[in-house]
Amino acid sequence: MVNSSQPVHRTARERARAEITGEIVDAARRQLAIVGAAALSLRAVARDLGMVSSAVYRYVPSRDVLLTLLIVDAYDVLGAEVEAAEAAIDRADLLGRWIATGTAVRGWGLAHPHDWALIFGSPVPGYAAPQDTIRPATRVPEVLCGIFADAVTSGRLDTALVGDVSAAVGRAMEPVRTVVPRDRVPDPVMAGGLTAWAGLVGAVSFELFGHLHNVIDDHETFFAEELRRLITLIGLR
Amino acid sequence: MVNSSQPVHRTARERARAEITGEIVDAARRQLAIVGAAALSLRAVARDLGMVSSAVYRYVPSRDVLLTLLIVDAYDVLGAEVEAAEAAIDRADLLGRWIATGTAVRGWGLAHPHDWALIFGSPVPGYAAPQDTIRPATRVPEVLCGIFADAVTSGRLDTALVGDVSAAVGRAMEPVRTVVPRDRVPDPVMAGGLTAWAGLVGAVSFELFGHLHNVIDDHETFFAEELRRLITLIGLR
DNA sequence: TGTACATCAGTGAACGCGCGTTCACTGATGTAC
DNA sequence: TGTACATCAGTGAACGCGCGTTCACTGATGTAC
Repeated sequence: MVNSSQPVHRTARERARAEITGEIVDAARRQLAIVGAAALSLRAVARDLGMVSSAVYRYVPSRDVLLTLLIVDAYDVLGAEVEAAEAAIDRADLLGRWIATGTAVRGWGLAHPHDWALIFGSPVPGYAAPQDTIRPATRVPEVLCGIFADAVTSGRLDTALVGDVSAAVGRAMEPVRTVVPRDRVPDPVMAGGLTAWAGLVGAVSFELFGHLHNVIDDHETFFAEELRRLITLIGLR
Repeated sequence: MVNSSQPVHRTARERARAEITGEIVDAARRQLAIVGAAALSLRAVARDLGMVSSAVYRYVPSRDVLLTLLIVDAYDVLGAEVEAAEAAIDRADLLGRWIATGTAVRGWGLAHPHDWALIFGSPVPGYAAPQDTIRPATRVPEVLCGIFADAVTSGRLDTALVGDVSAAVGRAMEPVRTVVPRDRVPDPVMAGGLTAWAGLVGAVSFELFGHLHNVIDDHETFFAEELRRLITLIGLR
């Protein structure tokens, strides 16, 4: 459990309730790490806590809600780690901030492969992500946009490296503009940045899902180089 | 079923056997498209074919083997489509060949999202991919290496765009060198090509797994541009 | 501070379900002579 | 070509399992007066 932004609980009952809900989520994460999201079961979680399976329903109304809690939790842990890693770098060191971000993303993925699969892998069959999931999911992209925006104002982007973007592509990115306006991250940088972000996730997924077997052995070295290559997509070297 | 390279079957029994095995795989693919890999069940496949569940065991010794058949089949269909799309382009049109490849990859993914999830998404829990899976998995990368190799010999790669690659990264790619030697695809192109391939898969996964919700609406336009951007990673424009 | 009642946590049994896999069996199809 | 036997496909019942969820219940904890 990560949400330290919750209000302090007054009564003992409310405190106990929050604590046990937290224990349930923790146990569910342990389960997740063993069997994966598709096989995650309420009964196994209950067993893990020494509860009877029906007792869990006092805290979590259904398996789907438990999955949602796990997803939100995963996004929040990832987001917090990435934010911390990126914040530790000198603001002027744009490349360093990107590398710190990417490295933190991969580090979290390696440490929690099932959480990674949960949020970046195949959707869990029969599960539809509710609204609660959206905000935590934007934490890492938000960090990236901060870097991109600073890169733009720094004037250090090699625009010749990137080239311009057609009007149609500009229009295709309309939805994201309600969150990140054009004057913060202009079209060509946004386009390149999205591709870099997809490339970053793709690279880590390749590694975690076994697609680099018999291809790469020293993943860490290769990934570091990959990060440098990917960020040229926004014109940063 | 795709393997047209199988020998012609002599006896009627052998023919029937092959045919029914094919029907089982087809039914399994239909199931896959509905419920996803994790929930795929032998019993549902049998039901779909009007067989009794135990009869399936005459043809497929276990659920895991059925999954393997599906994976191999998916890789083969994808590989065949991509090979055909790429082969239709003028050999000298390197950018066109890359775009045809990428577009075919995405097209297949859109048409078969569960097959996509099966091979590029989260590993199926409790399932370990056997050897049979390896060769079909290399068909698309093999097409890409063909493009990369031709790009190198064409002399049209902008090496300044890519830069060199450290000795450590060269060493990290040692495993793949047993398949694609350095004089066919040199280190910097191989490194950039792998990142482009990861980026391509990442981009399609983003789209299919819902990570572009509220970000991009015209996926086709955006993806086309993304392909052009990604291939600059090997120095091609 | 003490009692009466309401709220809530946790129990244990049960429902109905679907799963993978095994097994003894029956007929039908092939093969050897 | 015709018979005797071996092989194989498909049946139906069963095993043991785990799942999500509901429900009536018991005690313990909180609240109002």
